[in-house]
Amino acid sequence: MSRETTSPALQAAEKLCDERGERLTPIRRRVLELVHEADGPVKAYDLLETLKPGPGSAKPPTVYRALEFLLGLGLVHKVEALNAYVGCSHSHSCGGAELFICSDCGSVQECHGAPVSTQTPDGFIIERSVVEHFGHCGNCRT
Amino acid sequence: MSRETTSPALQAAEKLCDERGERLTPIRRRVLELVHEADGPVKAYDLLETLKPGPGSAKPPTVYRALEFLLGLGLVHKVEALNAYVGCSHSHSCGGAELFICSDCGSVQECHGAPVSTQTPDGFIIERSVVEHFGHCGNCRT
DNA sequence: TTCTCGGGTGTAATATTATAACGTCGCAGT
DNA sequence: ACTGCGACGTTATAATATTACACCCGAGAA
Ligand SMILES: [Zn+2]
Ligand SMILES: [Zn+2]
Ligand SMILES: [Zn+2]
Ligand SMILES: [Zn+2]
Repeated sequence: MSRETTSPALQAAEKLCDERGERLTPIRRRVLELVHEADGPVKAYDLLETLKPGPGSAKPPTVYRALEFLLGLGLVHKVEALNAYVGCSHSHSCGGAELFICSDCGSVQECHGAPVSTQTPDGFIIERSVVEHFGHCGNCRT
Repeated sequence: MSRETTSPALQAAEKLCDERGERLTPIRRRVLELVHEADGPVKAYDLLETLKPGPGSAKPPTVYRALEFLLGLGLVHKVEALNAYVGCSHSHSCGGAELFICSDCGSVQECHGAPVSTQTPDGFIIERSVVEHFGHCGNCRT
């Protein structure tokens, strides 16, 4: 029984889908696994490659649809500045994360509940924030 | 003499290039103008369309090179989440802006000197931050 | 049972965004 | 004149993402 256990991320996803009446189909589950297994932000077309050792299936819409679903549930975040995707590192559904991406090792750390903006323009109502910090993580200091 | 004057943005660009020993060539100037004239974030390929009423010139690298130059000088910002570009609304070179983009009217407001992150992970050194807020501006409130 | 309806998926095509590679031109310094 | 370099022109292609339409299957209604 070397790899029988489901990862915490998968378990959380199951639970969340249950609560919301959504279906964590095999494709969606597989994409979620792949995103979490990656050691950094992962590109849609890399997922696609990994996903298709069967000749018939896995065209772009397949993976984009799965990603869209997972993004909607907050199980995955998109790194806008990289056109890449990371698994949410929180066990619960997380709305809008602040990401710290190491340019050296590619690791991503995630915070939330971030009090991001001090000087919101007068009358502006924020609906969604993209906050991505690029730099060097603690491990990659020279 | 209806439109003889150079815009403040252009004047600032001239000055900045002077200081840095860079050349604000006609193409670069034109792209900067177009980005500033637009009433919101503008796409590279829209610039390209606007730029080529002459049959020969204006291929993608032309506009991307100009944008890269202008981004480097801080005269233009990229809206990562839209793959689009906005003119910097500050007269000086501005390193890293916080953008507020109205989803209704497309207007962009810019702040900087932003004390963005409260909970930087231990040891993480931030080099560049992307901060983009989407929502509804004061004018677009119902 | 049979029908129908909707969500999820398969598939082909295409749209959009961005870069690589290489050649040319003109100018500054020698 | 020769050289080097930065900006640009040109072609091609890579990388990212969406549209459109057909199919299947399972839940519930008839
Ligand atoms: Zn998260
Ligand atoms: Zn690192
Ligand atoms: Zn600015
Ligand atoms: Zn507005």
